[in-house]
Amino acid sequence: MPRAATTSDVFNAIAEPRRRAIVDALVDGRAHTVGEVAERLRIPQPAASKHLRVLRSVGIVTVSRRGRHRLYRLNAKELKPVHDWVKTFDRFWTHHLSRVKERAERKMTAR
Amino acid sequence: MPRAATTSDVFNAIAEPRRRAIVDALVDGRAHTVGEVAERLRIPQPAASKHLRVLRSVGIVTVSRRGRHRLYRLNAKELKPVHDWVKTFDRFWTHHLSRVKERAERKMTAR
DNA sequence: TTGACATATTCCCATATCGGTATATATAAT
DNA sequence: ATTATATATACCGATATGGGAATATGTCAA
Repeated sequence: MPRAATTSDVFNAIAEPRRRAIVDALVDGRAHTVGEVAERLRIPQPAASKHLRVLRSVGIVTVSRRGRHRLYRLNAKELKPVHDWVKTFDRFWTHHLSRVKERAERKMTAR
Repeated sequence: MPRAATTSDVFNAIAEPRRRAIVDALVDGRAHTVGEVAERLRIPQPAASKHLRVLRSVGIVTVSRRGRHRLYRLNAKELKPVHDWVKTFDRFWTHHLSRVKERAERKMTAR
């Protein structure tokens, strides 16, 4: 069986580079139309719609209507699980720990 | 065309839950055999081998041989790009939101 | 050498995924 | 009402994916 659906798993949803680009494009916190996103990423409108749909299905973006436009907004809180997971490894590239502390941490996580 | 290959993109490699579980299992920094990983995740040996191969191809794990065993070790540095990317959004949940923004967000997610 | 053990690889199958194109839906404008 | 605009959806084709089962490879032990 394939992996968990992109439409239900945040990690999977952001595995697609264009979707990360969309998230990046929405980081200003403002609402953006599908057309704006499509133009910004230089992808056809249906592609933008589809990617936005995936992001919406996992809650990373929210939609509202205004006239014939759909306004998409970033809902970055949904990325927290990703942050939480990857943060458990940041000590591997952060060198602020003394050697003693390092060993202690290793011991702790070794359980 | 499908998304970028799991074997070349870190985001994609960790989009698979079992592979994240493997990474979690290796966080103690010690070397683990394929058999240990397979047993820990309760998956067949070939599955463990295959997932480890993917993780290896993107550099998240490294291998060494000892006797008839292969020792896999976490190389967590390769997760830094993920951390760096998602960190650009952490202000959305670590910063205290103003009351106005909070209301706005509640409204949006209430839809 | 033979046999046991550890791991990797191959083959097959079912399915999800993405891009493209065409079309449907909805709303605004004339 | 008709037309233009904005977005979503449906369909299709090519391909990657992950699981299972069988097998290959490699290494140690007797």
